[in-house]
Amino acid sequence: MEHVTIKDVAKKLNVSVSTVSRAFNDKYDIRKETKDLILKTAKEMGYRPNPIAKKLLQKRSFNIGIVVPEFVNSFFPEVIIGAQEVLIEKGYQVLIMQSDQSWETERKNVQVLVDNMVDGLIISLSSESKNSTYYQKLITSNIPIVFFNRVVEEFETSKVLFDDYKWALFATEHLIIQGYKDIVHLAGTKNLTLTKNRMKGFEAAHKKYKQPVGRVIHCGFKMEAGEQVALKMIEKNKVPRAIFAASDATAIGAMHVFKKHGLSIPEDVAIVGFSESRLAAHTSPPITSVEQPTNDIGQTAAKLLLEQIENNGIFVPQTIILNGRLNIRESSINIV
Amino acid sequence: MEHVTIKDVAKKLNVSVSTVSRAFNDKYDIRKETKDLILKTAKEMGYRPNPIAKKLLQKRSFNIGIVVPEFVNSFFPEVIIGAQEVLIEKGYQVLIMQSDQSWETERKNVQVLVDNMVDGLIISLSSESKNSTYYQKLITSNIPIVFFNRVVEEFETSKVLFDDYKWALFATEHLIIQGYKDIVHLAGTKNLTLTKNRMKGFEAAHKKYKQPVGRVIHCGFKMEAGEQVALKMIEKNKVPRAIFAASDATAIGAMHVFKKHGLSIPEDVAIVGFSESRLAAHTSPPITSVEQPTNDIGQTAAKLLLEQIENNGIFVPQTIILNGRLNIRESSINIV
DNA sequence: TTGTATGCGTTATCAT
DNA sequence: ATGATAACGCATACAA
Repeated sequence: MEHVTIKDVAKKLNVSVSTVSRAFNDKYDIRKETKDLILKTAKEMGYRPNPIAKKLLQKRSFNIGIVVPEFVNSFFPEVIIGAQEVLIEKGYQVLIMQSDQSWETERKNVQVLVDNMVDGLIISLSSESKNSTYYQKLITSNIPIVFFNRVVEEFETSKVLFDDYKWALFATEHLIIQGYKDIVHLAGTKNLTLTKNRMKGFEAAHKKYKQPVGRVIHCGFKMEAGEQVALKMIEKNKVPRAIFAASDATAIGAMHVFKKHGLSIPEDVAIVGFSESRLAAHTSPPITSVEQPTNDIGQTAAKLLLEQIENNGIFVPQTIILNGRLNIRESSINIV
Repeated sequence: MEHVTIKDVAKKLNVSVSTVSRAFNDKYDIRKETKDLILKTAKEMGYRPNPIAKKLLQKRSFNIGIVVPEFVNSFFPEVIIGAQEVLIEKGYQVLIMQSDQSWETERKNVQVLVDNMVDGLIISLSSESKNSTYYQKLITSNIPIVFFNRVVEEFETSKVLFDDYKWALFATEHLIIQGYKDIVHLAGTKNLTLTKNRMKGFEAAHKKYKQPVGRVIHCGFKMEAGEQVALKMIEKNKVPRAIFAASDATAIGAMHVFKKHGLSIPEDVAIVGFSESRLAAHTSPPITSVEQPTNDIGQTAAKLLLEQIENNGIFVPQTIILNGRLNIRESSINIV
């Protein structure tokens, strides 16, 4: 029951292994009839070229590795699907690994993929600081990498980004225009650039309208965190008039707790979320939220990567910033 | 900038490649000093044994492949994380692929993993019928596979399952006991065994209490489907007193539409979901839902797989059925 | 304890 | 158009 190899096929047909190999690789001269015969009997015998051997020889696998910090929320899965769409189209297969938010795991994951000789990598970082010398080495060793979402500015690679500053500004502006004064920002994990940019946007909106800048509370991206923060606000009797959350999950969590304690959305607390987890539209009331083009992020990252792979070394690192959308829904509309 | 190989290290130290190899593989006799020296300089030179070459030789990769039909909902990601926990512990790395609900993609995915010489596979099927001869071949060729969640009974492999019948029965029973009469079941994708089992449980509960069996509507697992069904019910003025949905997503979708049209949950329509998407507890009102032990499913599948891998061929296929829980929340409690 | 030589399954170069 | 053979990087049986 062992694997059928090129030799078995060659022996069976009394030809050399090179002939069989040629039958499977169009680029060489081979008589049509022999080729057909070989292909036919190879199929009968259940022969499939062993990609491991091929990799060893050619250092090329037609596999692409994607590494993400987590995938319990739908953001990363959606990006991955986008990437997969263009990669599969071009004959590449996609190997996915998730780092469980840990930079040690992330590093191991990346190394496994490199060891497996993927032709390129698409990565969103678990931590922007911890692996950076490791990545620097990888980048100078010329393996194609495209970063997205969570990146390190300094890396000389292509990147796909979202304008967190702009959209945080828009989202906050929307709340201000609706007439809300006491706005609190539930910010994401502290050391991420995207968190800082969303905070800056939050701030800028206030300044634009000459308002005192609202409080910022760091609570990460999890639903439970949103719940805890809301609970604390209620206990301390410090419930703000409006909340701009850095993720839909925290927004939903907070909203849930507020409602449980008898507060109405948006009559008592207005809420705006971020990242559009496909859920925002389905809560009650539906939550206003910044939508990121997840699928497009994946597709763009994949295209940039393929460009680099195909131009084999000669390429200019590009940073593409994609556009989003503010979906305005009931949770933030000032009915008064 | 090319890869450092065993030869480079050997040359540098004026030893043979086999000595270097031995230094990296404990099982052979080698003088402690030479070993230490080799390991040290190898590290300095940035040498890492090439796993591709190793695979070619040993047909063993310490990689495990996991293939799931989708991962936008949190069910499969949570299972994967569970599996990963035990696999990484044992020194295995996990390669993930998602089939996008398509059996063609699934087949390609599995083949890529097999080609990459994974030591074993953990699979949840996209379709229970389409690839079955393919899998039969794979199974008889002795590659360790564990199926979970969506399986084919006949396959002679280990399986990890959930007792869908039992828990659908419990969930329906709960609604009946609460006094609800006109109960509709939003069933999942038609050709899946788990769908059939949940339907049977739904039926059995009615029979147990000598009630006429409620309607069954097939609508898959997506939130949008739940919304559409609910909308149709409202339009046709056929809104039931209670709904037992085969997924939390459809339950949430339906609930959202009902509420939008002025119906109260559970006063007008009671709702019970299935699969506990970590969301059920955070909607308003929170949704009663059958919780599957996702993490445990993953862990168990991984353990069964490792058992089989380590016992190299000699093993008895086991089917493990894990227990769930019915989380009763506001959406189904009869307040009257 | 260490070195030599072979093979894992391919592709590519050089003959024929 | 086809065959022989050398690599790819490594582990191991055998020799020294």
